[in-house]
Amino acid sequence: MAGLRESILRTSLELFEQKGFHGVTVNQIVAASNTSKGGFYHHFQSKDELLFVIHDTFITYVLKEANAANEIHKSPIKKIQSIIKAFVKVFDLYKPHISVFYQESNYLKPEYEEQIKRKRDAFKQMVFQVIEEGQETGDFRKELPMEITGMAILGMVNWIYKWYTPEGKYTIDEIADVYVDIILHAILTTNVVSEENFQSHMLERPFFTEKK
Amino acid sequence: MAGLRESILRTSLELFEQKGFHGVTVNQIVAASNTSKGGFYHHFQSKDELLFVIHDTFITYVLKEANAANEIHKSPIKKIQSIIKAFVKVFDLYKPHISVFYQESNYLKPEYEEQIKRKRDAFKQMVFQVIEEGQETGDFRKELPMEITGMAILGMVNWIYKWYTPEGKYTIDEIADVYVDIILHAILTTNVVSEENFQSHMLERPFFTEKK
DNA sequence: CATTACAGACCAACCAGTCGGTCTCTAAAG
DNA sequence: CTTTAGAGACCGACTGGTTGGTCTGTAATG
Repeated sequence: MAGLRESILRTSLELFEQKGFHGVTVNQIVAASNTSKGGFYHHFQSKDELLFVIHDTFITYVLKEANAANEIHKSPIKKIQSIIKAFVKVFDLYKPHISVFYQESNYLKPEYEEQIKRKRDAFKQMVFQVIEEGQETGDFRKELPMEITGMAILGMVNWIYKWYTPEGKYTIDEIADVYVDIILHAILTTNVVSEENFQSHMLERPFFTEKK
Repeated sequence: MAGLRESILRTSLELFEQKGFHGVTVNQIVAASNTSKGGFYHHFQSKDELLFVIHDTFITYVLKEANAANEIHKSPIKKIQSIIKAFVKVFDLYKPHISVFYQESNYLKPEYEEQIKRKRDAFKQMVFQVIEEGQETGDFRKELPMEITGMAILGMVNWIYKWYTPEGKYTIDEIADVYVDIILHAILTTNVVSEENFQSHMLERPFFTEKK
């Protein structure tokens, strides 16, 4: 038998994703995890703490990945490319977490909310930062307001949780490629991501273009 | 005194936006609306019906606007432009509705959910349709998978409810302009939305570009 | 034998929804 | 003009079921 704590986390995650945090009772969680109230409250202080743990594992992971992507590269183009790819791929791993995260974040108790908010803001600031850098180096179009552009990108990616399923028509890598392409087309000053630009910007070729 | 029904709708909307559907009790709604349980249940069958009404007024409006935008124009470029603009502007009018809509749509009772889903799908299909048209006419890049592109656009716009506030740095019209610009840059085959293209595609000039 | 891990009966609070009743306004009857 | 009848709007005490959380007991562990 695996650790009970992990088992509770897994099953509750499934339940929350299907029915929402308020649509699932502690008794249901306990039944689905083959344990008892005692078992549950031995590992978690409250139902709210459970919600927090789910939020936290996801956001911590995203922030870590983004930081890594950000540090590896120095060109803003490679940076944003790499962050977006990492970000999109997270949805393959953590889709249930993210669904719960965005649908129930209102209901976090203040003490938990603050911690989550800090990490989320850190991530957002990082994206903003990269956009600003790109505008300064001249790689990104200066006429686009940085905040709006940043939120557009974040929204586009975040929304994936509403529709992505591993059984869908496209793999997560294909989706990531398309998103990178869309965003780069939108913000690069070099308007054509043409054959030459694959070299010049060291862009990876997305799956949906053919080498001629 | 305005109608009690409207008054309940307005106050409950505010409360739901702040605390979420499950964070607000009928008694709180009743107190904030200066009425009583009796008053409430005279106008609404249940708390769930209230949620449905909120969802429905918003989605009905969006669908109507988008249909109008879609019918006025015949060029796919103008169509998508017009739909996006209308869509973005909705957030100025209905932000509380939309917040509740996206955070609590899990909790709609099946009989209500179906109605909402139908309208939402109709809207989505319309966006997909326009993208397909644009690809057929050669205005939009054929290499972009239609579904992914469509969801990217919808996500980008929908996410606005998370951050937009009328008191913010940019007006809703400015945001709409930037979004249209970003999307057109991303999907138009004509890669440069340059001076000539303003004429050729009859694009309106967004607020952040200067005539030279 | 002591600490940790879990079981499950139990409880107090809460909350959507009900129900009998009041008040007001209109309109027909006398 | 007055009285009566009825309908719609609204009130608020009450309830029945539900839910998160507690507490005492017990088995395993080391």
